[in-house]
Amino acid sequence: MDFEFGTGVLKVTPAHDKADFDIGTRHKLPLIEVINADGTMNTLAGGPLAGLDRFKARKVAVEILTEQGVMIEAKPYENNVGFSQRADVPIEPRLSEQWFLKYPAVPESKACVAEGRMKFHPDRWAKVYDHWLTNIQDWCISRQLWWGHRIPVWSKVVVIDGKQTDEIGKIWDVARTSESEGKEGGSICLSGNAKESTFVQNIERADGTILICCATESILESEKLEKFGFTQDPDVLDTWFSSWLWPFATMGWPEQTETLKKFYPTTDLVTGPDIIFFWVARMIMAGYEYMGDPKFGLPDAMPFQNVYFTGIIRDKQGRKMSKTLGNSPDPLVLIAQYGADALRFGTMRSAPLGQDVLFDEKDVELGRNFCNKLWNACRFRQMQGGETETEINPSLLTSDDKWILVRLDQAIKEVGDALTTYNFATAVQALYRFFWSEYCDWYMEASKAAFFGSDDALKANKLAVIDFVLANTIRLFHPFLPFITEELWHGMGYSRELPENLGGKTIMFAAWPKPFTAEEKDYFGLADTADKVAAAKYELVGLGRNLRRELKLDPAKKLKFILKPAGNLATAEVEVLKILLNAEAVEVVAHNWTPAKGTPSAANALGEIFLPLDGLIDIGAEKVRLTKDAEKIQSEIVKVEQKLANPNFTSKVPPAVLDEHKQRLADWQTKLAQVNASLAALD
RNA sequence: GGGCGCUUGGCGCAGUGGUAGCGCAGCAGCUUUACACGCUGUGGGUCGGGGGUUCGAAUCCCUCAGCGCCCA
Repeated sequence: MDFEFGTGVLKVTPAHDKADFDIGTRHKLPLIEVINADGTMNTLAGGPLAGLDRFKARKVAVEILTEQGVMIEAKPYENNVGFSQRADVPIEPRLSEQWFLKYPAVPESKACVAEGRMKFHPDRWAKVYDHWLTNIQDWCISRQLWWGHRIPVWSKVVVIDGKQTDEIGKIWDVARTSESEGKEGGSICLSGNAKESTFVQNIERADGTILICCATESILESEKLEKFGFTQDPDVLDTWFSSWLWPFATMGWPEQTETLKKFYPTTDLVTGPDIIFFWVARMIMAGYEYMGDPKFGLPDAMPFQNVYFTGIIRDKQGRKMSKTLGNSPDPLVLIAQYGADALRFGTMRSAPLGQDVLFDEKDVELGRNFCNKLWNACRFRQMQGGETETEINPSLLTSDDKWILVRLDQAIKEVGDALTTYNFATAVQALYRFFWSEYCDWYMEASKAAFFGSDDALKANKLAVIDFVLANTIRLFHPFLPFITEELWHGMGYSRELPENLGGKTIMFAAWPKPFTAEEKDYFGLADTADKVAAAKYELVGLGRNLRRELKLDPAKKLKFILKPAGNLATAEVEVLKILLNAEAVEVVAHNWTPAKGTPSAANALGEIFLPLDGLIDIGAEKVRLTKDAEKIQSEIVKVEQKLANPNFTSKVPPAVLDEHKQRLADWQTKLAQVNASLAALD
């Protein structure tokens, strides 16, 4: 109650407002209903208002107040009025009789999440869950709909004079006797069939009459009840009233079936946080209530161990998908257009943990493009022919092979970590990066050097590596791209040698990829720095491509590059550089070779690369480029130097961070020296 | 009224104390024999405002603002 609001006077209408009803209950106020079911006012509303429609009545009430001279002011303000979705009219709360269910097993249900036996992902929802269970109110299970499961309760109002000997008297007496023994009600068999029964409760009403309520699942029993003048409740059950039984009713409950034994409790429930109360909490309570029966022999009757809450898919404006709004895309149309894998992959990729997803068809398109990429990369492998999945010969592994094996190992780890923490989008993103930006962009392009060359042993070994990487990659992708990976699994021949139950029949049974063991790393020669040579090579390729571009040379023209390696470099490495640079040739020169004046160049740890152009180039533009590079590097150097010059920094920082900064400074200084050398060569 | 979440380049997001990243879109160019559903390169952000802690803050704390959701 805000005394500043309006006149500061509070009206209380317990029959027409939920908050007022609570006040009325606390203070034992009478419940006076003034609105009829059709929205007109009744006589209790007062003489002039009786019979008027509610909207008209409000206006008349203002007139009456004005006539009486007590009207001070009328001004508009914003108020939350509930609207009926079906009829689109304001809702007026009225009194009605409904069935409520007292929730079972609330303490157990709270405890299993609070104590961490059941985990929510993301776990902040555990707080929401706990808060709701703490303030839980009885569940209204009546729904005023004409379809659905009718509430199986028959009732009759009776006046008991103490001498009832008829059937109704017997029914009443069963309930009375049980209730006098402290039970909630009693059971009676009306049909004569011993397997059938009816549960009975007596409810005393304010006017002294008694409402006898009978609940039964039996048709025979209900027929008897109706014969005795009992009528079935007109309402149907809330739909969630059957849903909360889902974790066990789907598996043969109440019988202890083999399926139930094996799969209850399940590992994971996947659902949306918007139904955490409607469904999740109720399933947990039902689990404890119904599966807690000793006959099931469960140490903990909770229905699942983990609950993963997906983001809710919304439209681009952030609105929930709704039938009424019609803003939901038709998945079947999307699938026809882009493919089922594309829809799944694209959506998962853009669905971070705990965040809603703004649906954008662009994501699905990206999924389709990815499927296309995967398919074509496999096609490239097929076009190279050769035997499928032969043994890898570690002594023939090139720097590129080791690089991709290290990347694969990394991807397997990242995907595994992401999945165990329920970060599905992270898993997809890691796979996307690995396959597209690492495998396709670098490794596959580099492998062309071997395939277009004439070293058969190298070619065969390259195929073995590719098969190894692809067979792992396809399995990693399978949860996100089930259809295309199944097709490729068989089409690429990776299922051929496997037993039926280990991938021979379906990729679903294939072993999930594991990171390399120390022995495997050793076998392949994958020391911590095994990927350094290839990485430097790719960096040098980038520098070489830049030279070409900065000098505005025709991208289609094959150019001759000159390479002065920093150390020894195998011919195969040079061949890879040639392919990646789209070069006509890469000529390797000795350490003491010096370029003609004005030859553009770039360098890194692997060596120095030159683009001899016989005076065709724009030296001015090249100088501008290199000067810009140098300035950028210089500014980085200044940043690091300033940090290192700060005694507060050097004395307080952990040694690892200090070393990292020193290394960074050295790296930048090396780069600067290389750029300055290139610059000097132009003069 | 209570609770939860969000605010990072045009858009969607990642990044929880140590060099601001990704995808899309944009721009420039390319029919390079897996893929134009593609390839190469490139511009673009004082991380919502303010204050504090720290050698150091997108990240931790306080505060303000805006947006969204749930409960009442």
